[in-house]
Amino acid sequence: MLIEIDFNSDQALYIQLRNRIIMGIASNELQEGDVLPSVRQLAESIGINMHTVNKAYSVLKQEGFVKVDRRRGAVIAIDAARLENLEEMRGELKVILAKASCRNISRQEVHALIDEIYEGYGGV
Amino acid sequence: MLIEIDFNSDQALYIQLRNRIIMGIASNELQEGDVLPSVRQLAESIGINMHTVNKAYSVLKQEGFVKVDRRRGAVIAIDAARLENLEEMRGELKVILAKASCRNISRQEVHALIDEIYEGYGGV
DNA sequence: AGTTTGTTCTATAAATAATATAACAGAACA
DNA sequence: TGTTCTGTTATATTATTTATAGAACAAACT
Repeated sequence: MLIEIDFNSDQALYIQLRNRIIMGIASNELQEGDVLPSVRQLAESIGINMHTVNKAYSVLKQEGFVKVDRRRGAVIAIDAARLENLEEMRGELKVILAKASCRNISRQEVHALIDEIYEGYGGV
Repeated sequence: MLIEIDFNSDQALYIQLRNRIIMGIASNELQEGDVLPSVRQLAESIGINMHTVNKAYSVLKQEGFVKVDRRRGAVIAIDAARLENLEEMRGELKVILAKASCRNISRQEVHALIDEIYEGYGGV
């Protein structure tokens, strides 16, 4: 999977990395059981520090997207049974939709955008 | 309008403040022309520093949610003509929906959540 | 035996966030 | 006119976060 990092972004590198991997899982570029590059490999190929990648992997582990196998490294393993999810998502959507509403972006437009994005994620 | 701040949140205080005000506008608690408390007043009532409130107001000004009148202070004035909006929203939604998709939250559930939230924002 | 894995520790530099104190010009008001 | 309030600006300090670096560890694979 191709991982691009924007060094001019105001987002932390490890957050960008985490986001890319989560989106990779959603879009099926990464599947259950797939092995992520080692922290050293990925750091090398992107051109950032090992510890930055390690932090991204740690966050992904804590959020339930990967498990770490001593022998194989970081493996995609999704813990779908996370109850906080809906509430967490509600909080994030509240802000985004508030901005949309202020800017006269209609509910229909948002629904269309949702469908378009979900299309790229399996489509369920 | 009631503004609550979570001091235990990992979100910066000025971001929380900004978010609350944007949500206040979306939910019509704040309307075009309404005057926000002065930076000193609001800081006092919340129990934070004046500069933190000032930063929130500055961000809101730059994002096109308030204008600052020398005499009256910060006034709600929405600049709806911001073209970056949809693209900005797409980027944010991509991550949120990726997480949702990974956790088997269906497109229908997301649509329902959108409707529920939009309900509180005028409903258009 | 040697390599690679994630992990941990210590350390440093830069950026960000929050606080504090002070001062300024413009406007409102008595 | 003098006082008060407005956002704004400047300087400074502290704490936290982010990213880097080098070193070392046990576990597992070749």
